[in-house]
Amino acid sequence: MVSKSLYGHKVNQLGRLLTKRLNEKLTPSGLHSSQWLIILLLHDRKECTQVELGHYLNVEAPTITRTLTRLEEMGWITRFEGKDKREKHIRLTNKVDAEFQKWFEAAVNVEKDALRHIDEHDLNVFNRVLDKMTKNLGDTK
Amino acid sequence: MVSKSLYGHKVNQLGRLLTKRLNEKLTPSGLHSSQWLIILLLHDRKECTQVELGHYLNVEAPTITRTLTRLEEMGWITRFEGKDKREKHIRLTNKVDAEFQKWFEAAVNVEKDALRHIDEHDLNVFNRVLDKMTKNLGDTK
DNA sequence: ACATTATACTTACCCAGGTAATGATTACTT
DNA sequence: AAGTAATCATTACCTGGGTAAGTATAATGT
Repeated sequence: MVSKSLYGHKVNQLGRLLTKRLNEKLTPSGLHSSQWLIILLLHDRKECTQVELGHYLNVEAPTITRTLTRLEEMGWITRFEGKDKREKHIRLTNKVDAEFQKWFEAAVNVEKDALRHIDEHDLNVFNRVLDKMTKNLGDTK
Repeated sequence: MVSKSLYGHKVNQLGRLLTKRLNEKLTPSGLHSSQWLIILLLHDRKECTQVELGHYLNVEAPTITRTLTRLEEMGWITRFEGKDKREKHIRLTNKVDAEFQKWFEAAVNVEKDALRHIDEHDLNVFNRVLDKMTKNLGDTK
């Protein structure tokens, strides 16, 4: 049978489903799940460089650049230079404040929905395995 | 802290890492992980319609169409009509036979690598939670 | 001081997945 | 039998993630 292991497939499928559900709730505001992740991070950190974002999200630099460009065009973030002229510092705009809570609840609800009828012990194991597999594959950054 | 839950992020991250590692091994043959999944399925089923592929992989029709077009251009599959002229039937070409084993081993090795130092019980729980979350999010197709 | 190396970001170009709309064929209804 | 609805595949267009190559600035070595 094909279904003998295929963790890659199953994990990716769940991942797509999670972002799909989140997108359904965010797109009315013109936002996408990846953009939301960046906003969430910036809301916590107040200010970030692009390298920090990429490091945290485990995403390559070009992807960060593109997504930030879109977020900037939409007016959710600003980019400005620091004393190291190579790097760019990112901040949220005030415009975000009015929407943040709504987005946050949407994100929490998707996760709640996904976790229905799963007891805490199993979830802990799930998390542990998730982290271990990620480390095994050399999440070295 | 941001890291309070964010399963969507973590699951997607692991998924990307898995396909990244698989791609590294497949691209020398000009193959990508999603294309490989289709080949693996066709190897088992001998023949499929596009609807069946999409159903099994949980991927929308347009994505299937595009990926199959590429696989056809590369000569790994053939498409032909059945008696229902709406649907197209897919089969692997003989050209695949010479490469299949190599690809299969590459895929198995990536999974083996990911599963290092994870005991069977935890893995079972992981699988159960994975399936449950997928169902919770309405994998209705 | 100058040349070399490293870092941060960007650009161009892949493939993957999603939605919305269209065309063709088949299945249903009455 | 004719008209309507459902199904299958496709096209066009969006975002996301990846690699490879290029540019500008900073850090290092000699």
